[in-house]
Amino acid sequence: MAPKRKAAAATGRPSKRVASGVSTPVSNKDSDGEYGESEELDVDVDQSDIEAKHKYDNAVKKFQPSTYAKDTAYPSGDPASRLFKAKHDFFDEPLKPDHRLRPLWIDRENGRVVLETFSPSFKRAQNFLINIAEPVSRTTNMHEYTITPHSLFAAVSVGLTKDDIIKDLELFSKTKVPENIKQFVHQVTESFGKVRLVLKHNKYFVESNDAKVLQMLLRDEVISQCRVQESDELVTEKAAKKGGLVIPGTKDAAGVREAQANQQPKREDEEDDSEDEFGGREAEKDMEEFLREEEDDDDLDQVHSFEIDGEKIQQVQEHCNVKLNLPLTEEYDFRADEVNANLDIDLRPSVQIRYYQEHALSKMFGNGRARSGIIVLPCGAGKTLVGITAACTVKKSAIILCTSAMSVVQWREEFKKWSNINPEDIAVFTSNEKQKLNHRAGIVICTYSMVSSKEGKRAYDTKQVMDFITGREWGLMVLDEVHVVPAEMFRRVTERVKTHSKLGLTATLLREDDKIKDLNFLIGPKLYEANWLQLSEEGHIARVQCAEVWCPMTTEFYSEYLQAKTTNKRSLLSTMNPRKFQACQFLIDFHERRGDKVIVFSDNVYALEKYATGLRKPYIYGDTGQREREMVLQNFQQNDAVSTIMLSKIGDTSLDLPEATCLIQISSHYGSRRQEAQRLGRILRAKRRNDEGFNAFFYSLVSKDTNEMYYSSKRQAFLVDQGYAFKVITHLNGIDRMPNLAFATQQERMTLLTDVLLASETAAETENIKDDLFGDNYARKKNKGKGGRGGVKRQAGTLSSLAGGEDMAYLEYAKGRNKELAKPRNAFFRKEDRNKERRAKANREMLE
DNA sequence: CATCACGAAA
DNA sequence: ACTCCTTCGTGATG
Repeated sequence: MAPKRKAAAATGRPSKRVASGVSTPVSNKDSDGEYGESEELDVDVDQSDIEAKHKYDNAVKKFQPSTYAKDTAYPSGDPASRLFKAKHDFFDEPLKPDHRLRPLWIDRENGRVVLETFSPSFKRAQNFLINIAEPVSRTTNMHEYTITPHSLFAAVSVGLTKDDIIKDLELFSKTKVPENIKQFVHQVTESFGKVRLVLKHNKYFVESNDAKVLQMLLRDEVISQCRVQESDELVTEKAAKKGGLVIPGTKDAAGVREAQANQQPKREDEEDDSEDEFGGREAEKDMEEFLREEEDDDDLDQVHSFEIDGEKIQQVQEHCNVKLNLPLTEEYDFRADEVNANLDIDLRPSVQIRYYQEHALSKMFGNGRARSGIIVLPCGAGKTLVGITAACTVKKSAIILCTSAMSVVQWREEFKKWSNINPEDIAVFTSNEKQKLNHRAGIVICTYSMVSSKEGKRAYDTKQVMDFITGREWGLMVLDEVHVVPAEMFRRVTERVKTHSKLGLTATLLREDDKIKDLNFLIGPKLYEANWLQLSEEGHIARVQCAEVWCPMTTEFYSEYLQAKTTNKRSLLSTMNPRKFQACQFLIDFHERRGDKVIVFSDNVYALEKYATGLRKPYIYGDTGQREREMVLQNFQQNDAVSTIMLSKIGDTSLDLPEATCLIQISSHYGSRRQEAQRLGRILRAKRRNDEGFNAFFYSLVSKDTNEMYYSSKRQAFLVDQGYAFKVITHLNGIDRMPNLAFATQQERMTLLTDVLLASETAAETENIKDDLFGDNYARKKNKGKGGRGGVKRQAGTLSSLAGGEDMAYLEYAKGRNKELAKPRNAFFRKEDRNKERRAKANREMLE
């Protein structure tokens, strides 16, 4: 322990008393088992340690290349320390004389690139790197990227040439760009992005600037079979230019409107005096420059194409991708499309999109056509608006696919809010609502399952609408939350719906399996990815304090934990750990006093109910009826007396609660990084994010010395890579003095323990029953009879079947609790005002 | 037409 | 390395 303490001190961080009541002894989460019980349990050390990352960051500030590589002061758990342990021959390269101005280190071994964020040319380098490399990790002072074939493909498909790439690599690199990296770029870009799939006048063309490539393709057996033979020659024409296309909601668009109003040409330099309110001016300029360069290139070029059979597109795409390693870029020349009716839609004049949204859209519409691809933005950063703006740019029929019926409705509302579309031109298509379009063009919003579920057993009107969707041509397809839907589903969707362009939207291109790669050729390359940390610094998404709270197991629980055979039982025991319960109680109380709105997440329904009823908080889970859900949510949003709600997995997606400012996790699913990110996303859009000194809070409650520790660190990996620092809290100061602390006596804890054991055994038994003839239905009906209606049904087989009487009692209670909320109270806005100042102050103190 | 049970899928 | 929760669409019911 001693060396680590020293390491923390060496960073020069002053040790401060944390006045908030949350104090954090020195801790290091890598050292798992080494923890001396006595050291962190009761001792209240006035020292905070914000994870290995910060030590690393501080060290980097004063770094010298020579000492950098051999610095071993940092524990192996550092997000980036692995970079410096392996052999690093790029340090042997002579540095360029002005290397201090250049922010890039390039590793010739693996195409890995490290970017210094404190460099003067950081922003430009970052814009460049986002185009050509995959972000691996972006911490405060150091960003890490990898150059992969795929990232290069994405680069080429947004219009960069290999010379651009190598030129800029050389520009930003501290050393000479290694020869093998150059060759790698050459090789890969040689084949990538050269060939495009274009839908023009209702016909599919394979198009390229390089006639030789097309001739090569035509010699291929599979491709030539898919060709529509009219003549042996390629069609050659002048390449399209960007000229004149403006994306709605941008300054350009405003300029054009103005110009039209005044009948005067827009002055080129008029923007110079208008400061960008989002601080992204520089990034924007780079982009404009980049676009201009690209136009120049296009001027010189001609395009060649040959037509292919519309029926065989998938075949051609797959063949080009897998066999020829020559992925087709999909582009839609929507302005030249006279076959499909135009849709009267535009952004409302007052709407201005943010710079990064514009940035993302420039990638999509960079050459005046709509490129298919994926845009990655954090939750709350306005993905919906990006989708809507894309629809407003294309101005053709568009189909929006969502994961749930709820977000379908949300999308419709957003369309009405941001655009001037005639509400009649929006049709919603879900199981309970089947609208039809009256005009030739319109927007259809529906769920994935509606479009992708198997044919056959369909209701009559469902089939009607499906026929409508499959029977026509769409200009744009927006795929919301692309990461949650499996590749197979996309395949079916893209097979059925004929669309000219596809836009995938997501917050995280992350899955625990490897299916995400399929998206690249089913939808397109990643066009843009925003930097979370940058967005939160700029106030577009909330600033978040993340903390992991370590709760020791009580002796009774721990000995049962050690004896437990099934993982199920183990996880239940660690979730139901009384100390964790107390920590949860304390944190809720603490944040409610500060005026925060708190959401507590639990994956385990049994634990959810126990916590919720024990702490007297309303809660929602899968079986909760629709009306009750709305009631609870509405109260959370409007009723000042309800500051905390508890949610199961239901809250992970599709619930939009901008009121929430604090989030507590008591149990979570294994190592799902996506879930963690999504939950964090719940509070990123906090309404009050722009208040002075405002912070959102994200707590993970972890039972010490259990599996939760392992999973928790796995789950955090993503957020740490995005630049979030996790504070480790081992003792909540003041918790001992808290009145009415739950499970304070041995007696209570034992009762809880027997309850938990009973529940886990019952769950196991039900599993067995399930194998029997009675099956799941048996358990369901049994619970049904007892619980009755009101949506407070019991999960099959937990507790309820054995602990009858008690169960009934708290059922009644739970019903009553939620009923109480029915009449919302008013006059709560006043209180919020009073809280504001206090919160800002408390926030400052809370923060180191 | 609002609500519930069922089966499927992930 | 490990299991469940949830959600959706459909059809039945008063």
